[in-house]
Amino acid sequence: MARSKASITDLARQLGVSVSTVSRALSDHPSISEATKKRVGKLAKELHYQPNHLAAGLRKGRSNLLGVMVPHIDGHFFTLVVKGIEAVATKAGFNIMICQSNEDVAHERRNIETLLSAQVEGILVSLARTTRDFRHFEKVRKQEIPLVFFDRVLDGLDVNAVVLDDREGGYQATRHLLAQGCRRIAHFAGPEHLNIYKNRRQGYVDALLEHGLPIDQDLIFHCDMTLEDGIAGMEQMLALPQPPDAVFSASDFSVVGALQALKRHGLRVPEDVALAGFSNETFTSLTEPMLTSVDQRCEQMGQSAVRLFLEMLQEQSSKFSPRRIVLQPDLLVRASSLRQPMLAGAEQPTAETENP
Amino acid sequence: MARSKASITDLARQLGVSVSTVSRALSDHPSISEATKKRVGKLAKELHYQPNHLAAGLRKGRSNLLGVMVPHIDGHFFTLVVKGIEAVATKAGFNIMICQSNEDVAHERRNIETLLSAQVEGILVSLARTTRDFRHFEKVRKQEIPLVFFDRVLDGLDVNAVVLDDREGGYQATRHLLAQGCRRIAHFAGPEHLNIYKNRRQGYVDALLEHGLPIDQDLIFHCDMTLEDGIAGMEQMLALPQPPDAVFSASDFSVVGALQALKRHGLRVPEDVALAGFSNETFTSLTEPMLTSVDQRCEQMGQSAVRLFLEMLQEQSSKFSPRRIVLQPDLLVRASSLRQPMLAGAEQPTAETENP
DNA sequence: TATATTTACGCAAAGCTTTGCATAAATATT
DNA sequence: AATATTTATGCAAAGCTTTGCGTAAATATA
Repeated sequence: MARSKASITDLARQLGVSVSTVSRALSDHPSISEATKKRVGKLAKELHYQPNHLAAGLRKGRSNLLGVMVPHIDGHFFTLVVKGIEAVATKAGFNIMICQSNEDVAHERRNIETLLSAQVEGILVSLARTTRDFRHFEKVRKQEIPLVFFDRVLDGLDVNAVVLDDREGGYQATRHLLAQGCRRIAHFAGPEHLNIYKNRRQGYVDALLEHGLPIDQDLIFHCDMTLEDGIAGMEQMLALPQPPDAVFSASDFSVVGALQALKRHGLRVPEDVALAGFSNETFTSLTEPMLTSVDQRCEQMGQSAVRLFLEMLQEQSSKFSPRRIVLQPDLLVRASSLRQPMLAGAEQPTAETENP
Repeated sequence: MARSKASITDLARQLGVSVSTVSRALSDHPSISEATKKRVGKLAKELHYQPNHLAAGLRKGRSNLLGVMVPHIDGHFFTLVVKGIEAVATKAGFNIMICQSNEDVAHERRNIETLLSAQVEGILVSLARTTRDFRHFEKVRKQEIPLVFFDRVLDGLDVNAVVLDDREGGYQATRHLLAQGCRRIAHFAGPEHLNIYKNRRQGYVDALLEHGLPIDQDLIFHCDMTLEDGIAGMEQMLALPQPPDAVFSASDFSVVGALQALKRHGLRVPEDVALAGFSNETFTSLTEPMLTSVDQRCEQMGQSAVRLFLEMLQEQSSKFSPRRIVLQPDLLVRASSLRQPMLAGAEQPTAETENP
C-alpha cells in the first residue's frame, strides 16, 4: 500500500523554497511572509499533504500519545472512565492508545512494553485483579514517564492515583437507609481481598456504629456479587427469625437478585425492604422500582487521571511527589429506598478532595 | 521530562560496534554472530534500552497503528465491537487508536485528520448519525489507506463494510414468536431513516406475510425506543379492541417498558403476551422473566472489520474491490417468549456470510 | 549616505532506526 | 597455494520534520 505521497520536501521542491521555509510556513511561524504562507498552504491542499506526526514526534521528542490500560473495556465502569479520559486527553492534544490486560498480569506486562515502545508520553492504568508484582512498572518509572493509576491501586504503593472513596459511598448509602427509618440493615459484601469491597463494608459498619446500632454478622452476606448471589443472599436473610428491613449491596447486580427474591415472596420494595446498590449501572433505572445506587463518577475519574498526568508533564519529574486524588461518590436516591418523602438536597452534593 | 535515554547509538558506542550491527543484533538478523547478539542483548537490558517505534516506523514507512472511530464508546454495542477489534488487531501486531465522533460530523472530520496525521495504516469507522457528507473520507481513499466501515454505513456507498443482517434478525424473532403460537404480534419500530430499524421492521413484515398473516398498522408502534416509549406503546396496544399476544421490539429498552406496563396490568409474560427484543443488552438477563433478544455479534463485527482491513493491506490497493460482510444475528430465546417447551436447536446456529 | 535593524529565508544537523551495498576476515574448495 | 565462498561487520543514505544559526535583501535610523 502506498504511503501518503507528498512530504514537506516535495512541497519545497515544487515551490522552489527550502524545506525549513515550508515547515515554518505550515506551522505559521512569524518570520515567514504571508505571501509564502499562502503559497505553501495552497499547494499543500492541492497535493493532499499530510503532516507526518511520527517524524515530527521523533524530532521533537514527543509523540502526543497517551497510553491507557484497563482490565477490560466491556462493562459499565471502565467504559465510562475511558470516555472521560478520551475527552480531556483529546482536548489537550493527545491521542490515546488503549489496551486491555484482560485481568492477566502477563498481558499487562506485554502491554506496558508495547506502550513504552510506542513512545507514549504517559501511562494511565488500572491494575489487573491478579497483579501483585510491579517490576514492569519500575521500567516506566526509570524512563521517567508519568504513570497514573486509577481505581485499582495497590494500597501502600507510593504512586499517583485517582480513586473513589468507597468507604464514603458505603457510609452514605447506609446513612440514607437509616434516615429512611430502616433499623435492621443487611449488607451484601464482596470479596474482602479487594479494597473497594472492604471499604464499602467499612462505610456500612461506620454508619451503623455511628447510629448506635450493633453489627449483626447474620446480616452480612459475603459473596461474589452476581445476580444469583443476590437471590441467595436475600433468601438467606428472609429465613432469619428477624429479617432485615433494608439491604445495602456493594453491587447493583446482587440488588437485582434481592429484588427478584423479594417479589417472589410477595414483599414490597421499599415498604417492606428498602434496597440500595453500588455503581449506578445502566439497568438501575430500568427496574421497578428503580434502584437507589452509589455513582462512582466514572467519567470524572478518567478526567482527573488525565489532568494528573498533564500536571506531571509540567513539573520536573524529580520534584513531583506522588499525589492521590480521592473522588467523592454520589448517592443517587431512587424509589427502591424511598420510604420518606424526598427531602430537598437528598441527592448529595459532589466534591473532589485531594489528599497529598 | 526526560525521554528514555539509551538509543541504539549509545549501545553501539559503548560496545564499540556500529549502529547497524546493533540494530541487526536486536532484530535477530542471521548475519550477526551469536556472540555479538548476546553482548548487545545484555547491554540493552542493562541500560533499559527501549526501541523507538516512531523512528522505526518512520524508516519502514509503517506505524503499526490502526485507527478506530465510533460514535461513542459508552453503551453496550460499540464497547463490545471495540473489544473485538482490540483482540484481533493486537494479535496482528497493531495498536489501536480510538476516537469518538460523539455523533457529530465536525468531530468526525477532525478525528479523521488526526488519525491520518498519526500515520495510521488503516481506519475502521462507524458513522455518526448525522453524517451525510463524505468528503473527509475521500482524503483517506486518496492516500490509499484501507478504510472499513462497520455497522453504520450509508447504503449505496461503494465501500468495505461489515454489517449485521438486521432484516434476518427481525425475521427470526418474529418467526420464533409465531412458532410459539402467537398470532397477533405487535412491533415497536424505531426511526425509519435509520436502516437498522427499517430492516428489522422488514424482517417482521416478511415473517408475518410468509405465515399468511395480515400486516395490521395498529400493531406497529413508531417511537424512539426508550423505556418510556415502551410503556407508552404497550399501553396503546392494550387499549386496542383486540390487544396483541406478542411484541417484537427493535430495541431491548422498550421491551423493558412493555414488560413493566404488562405487569402493572396484571398480565403474565409470556402466557398472555410474549416479548422479544433486539441487541441482547446486559439487562436482558436481569429482568424477570429474562428477555428473549437478538444478539448482534458485536465482538465478531469488530473482528471481521479488522480482518477485512488486514486483507486489504495484503492486496494491491488498486486491485481490491469493495467487500461487504454481512453478519448473521443470533436469536437468544429466553423465558419472555417461551410458551412452548424448548425445542432442541431453538438457539439458532450462527454463521457468517460474505456477499461480494 | 553610511550604519543599524528588521524581514524572510536557507543550511545543515539532529532525532532514531533500517537496510542496500561494500569490505575485511575467516573458512572452504579445487 | 591460489581462488571462491561464507561470515560478520561497517558505511552511509533515507525516512520526514524541526530548529539554531547564519545571511542577503529590504527597511529604518541617524
